[in-house]
Amino acid sequence: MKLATWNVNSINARLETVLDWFREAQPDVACLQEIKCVDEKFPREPFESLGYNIETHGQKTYNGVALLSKYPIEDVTRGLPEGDGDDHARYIEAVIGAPRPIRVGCIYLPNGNPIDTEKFPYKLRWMARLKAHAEALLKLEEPLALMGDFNVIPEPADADNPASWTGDALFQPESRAAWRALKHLGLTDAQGEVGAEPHGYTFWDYQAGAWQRNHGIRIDHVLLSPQAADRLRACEVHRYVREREKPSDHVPVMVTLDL
DNA sequence: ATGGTAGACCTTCTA
Repeated sequence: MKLATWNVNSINARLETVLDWFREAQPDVACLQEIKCVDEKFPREPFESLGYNIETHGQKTYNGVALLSKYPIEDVTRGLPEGDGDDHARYIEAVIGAPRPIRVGCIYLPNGNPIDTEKFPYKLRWMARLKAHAEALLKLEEPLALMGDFNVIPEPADADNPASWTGDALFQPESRAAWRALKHLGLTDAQGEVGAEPHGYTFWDYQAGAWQRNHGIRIDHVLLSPQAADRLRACEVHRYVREREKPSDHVPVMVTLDL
């Protein structure tokens, strides 16, 4: 079974590009971030025609996440626990009714820039909530994948020019420490396990020719519970999608699990 | 050199 994550930067602006990739890559489950529309404006029909069930957690203009699956989508929840006052649509979770079910959390973690504003503590609070929730989910001892745009560069090797990210929320010591704390609960970073490119970049800014100069960073991640990690067979970054017409600034990351 | 681009949407915010 193939599970993918992709920050599409507007599902409606990206529709043809995303559909092309779905037809080629044939993910069984896809987590999309930054759909940038309310639920009613998600283009359901073309994905349903490809055989997907769809659950969205949308928002006007910003953020928004979606779960698409060729298998039934069950027990859907929207938003992380303890979210009083948090009106950003950044998390949707469900159990995928595959032959062997897997719980999937689709994550669009706050960017957090600039760090001297309220946005950075919001990012860190969100990460603390995610950690608490992951801790609860791991107690279930089930196959679990937490995947999405984490907006964290885990290590210097995950950036083409790490020094240029000094002072950026994506590479702050606090952000990286929170990422490590999440992993240390017992989650496996899929790209580090079996990926041909353990530090392969997943994002290149639109500005200043970042793609042409390969000024990339690795910020889209797949974290697996032990029960899922034991069944990990492959992890690939679909870098080629970045050079197409009207690309997202992120590319898909796809894992193959023996479920 | 504090630039540059993209998307939603209405003038600027977010990334």
